[in-house]
Amino acid sequence: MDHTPALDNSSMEEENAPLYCICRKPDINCFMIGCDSCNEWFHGHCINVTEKMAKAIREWYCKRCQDKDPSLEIKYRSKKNREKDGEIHRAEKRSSTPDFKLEKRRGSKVKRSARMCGECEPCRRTEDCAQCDFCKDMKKFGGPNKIRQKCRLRQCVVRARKMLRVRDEELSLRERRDNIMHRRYSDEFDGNEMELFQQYKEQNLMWGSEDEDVPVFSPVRRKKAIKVKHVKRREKKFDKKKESRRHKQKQKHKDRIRHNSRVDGRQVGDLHQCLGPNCIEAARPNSKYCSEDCGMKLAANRIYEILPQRIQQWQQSPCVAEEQGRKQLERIRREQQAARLRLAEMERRFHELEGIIAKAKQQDVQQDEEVSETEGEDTDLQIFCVSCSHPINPKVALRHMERCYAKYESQTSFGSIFPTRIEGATRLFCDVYNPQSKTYCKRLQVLCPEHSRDPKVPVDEVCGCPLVRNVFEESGEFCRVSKRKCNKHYCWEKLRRAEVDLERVRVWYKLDELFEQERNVRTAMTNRAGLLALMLHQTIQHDPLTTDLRSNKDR
DNA sequence: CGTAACGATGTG
DNA sequence: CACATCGTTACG
Repeated sequence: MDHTPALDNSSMEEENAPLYCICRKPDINCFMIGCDSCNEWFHGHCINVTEKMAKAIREWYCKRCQDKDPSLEIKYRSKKNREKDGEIHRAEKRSSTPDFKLEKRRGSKVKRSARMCGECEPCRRTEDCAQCDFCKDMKKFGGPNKIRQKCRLRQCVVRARKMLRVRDEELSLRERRDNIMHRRYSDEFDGNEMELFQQYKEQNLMWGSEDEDVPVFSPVRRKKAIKVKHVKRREKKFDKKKESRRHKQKQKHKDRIRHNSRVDGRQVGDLHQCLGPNCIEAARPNSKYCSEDCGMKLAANRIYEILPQRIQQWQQSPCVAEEQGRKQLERIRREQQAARLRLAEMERRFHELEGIIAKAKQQDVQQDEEVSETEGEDTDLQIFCVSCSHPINPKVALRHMERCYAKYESQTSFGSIFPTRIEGATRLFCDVYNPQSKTYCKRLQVLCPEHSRDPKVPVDEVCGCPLVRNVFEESGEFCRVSKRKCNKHYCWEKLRRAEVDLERVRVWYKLDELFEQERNVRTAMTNRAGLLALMLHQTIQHDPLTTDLRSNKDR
């Protein structure tokens, strides 16, 4: 472990790296060109071919092959194509490893790219699973197309980003196996990881790797992995930020290893002294202490040491939050008071309304002239029902719309899994239990068409709606048309009750909200400056001479 | 650090 | 041109 990883790496390369070119030297991350006959690779500078020149070359043959077979001719791209083919170049450059060219010549059907090795099962797969999150995102599976990623089952096990690969437990097992076989091409193994791996191999110690699979590398494989990366990155601008980040990671890895090695080297990893006060025993395995007792003793000491000082610090300045809390509580109490008053008022109106309704029922039906009065008006006005949109006679519009609405409304459910529990409140929510959805109906009881039907009106019942002058002033008189015939005040009791009940519900909500607020404020106040809080935080009086401006302003 | 989102780019 | 999917970025 004493020699540096860099040295390690290069020395190893010299011994095992594959040799190329006429010079029989390894790839030194310079531009290289491959012979389209023998597939051997050549350093550009050894054969005087620059990268720029190579761009114009379509087929290239080395000297030896050309000598052997004089019919082999280096072929160039036409000038016209060269401009157009810019992208083709890039694609070729990216994948111009010896392997890729071989692959191409063999006519492999599966394409290879930066994110596809072309060999693994996912790469060969052509159908989307339609099950994974990525498939579900696709338009063809009715998704919103927001994620836009390939099917999880089609994510290359070697080159796809790890986060995109299949998550399923069973498949991940298979993935791990595949990974071991194919990891060789991964561009995620750059030089740094390489040297770490080398160290790992030599030391046979494992660091906390992000991936638990152990890649099987031969030096040759590694060489290829680097080359892929090199060629790919060449056209990119040098990214300082990334570079420095990678450097940091490298440093971190190194540190970790140094640490590990030290611990392992001395074989003291599991033999600590107990941290308990004055204790000279050895700590239990996976613990800092020899016993529970020692741990508690140390904790108690810590509290005795720190707490008094913290309390003193805390008391040095007035607590603004405490003051604000008190004000909030006052406000909440005021609002609660107001809400209770309002509730009482609503209950009063509730009873008042029932009284009015009862009184109205006692009225007699006035048979004759009312009918003729209403007939005269509204002749050619046409109205459409808001629910069914059918044209309806204005005279019966109210009645129709009320019934039509009830018809549709009764077809849907509106509930919660909790029954209503409001103490002392009568007739608020419907609360009929629906065993199918296991919910309690949360419509107002008076207007839930799903669970209650309007009662059948007896022939002799009077409408009884209180009549008004100028919309609001009650005249003290009641509509005395037969309830069955009155189109003007259809279901007036129901609507008036609903009006009152709705307001009552609102007040209850308000009270509930205020109660919640009060509880929150109180918890905050009781927890403030508790033992845990004092131990975890401290209040620093930065300048003790300056008075606290906030508390002054508040007072 | 993982995830969601989305512009960019490749492909048929 | 539509679609597939990749790379980057903001965000929590």
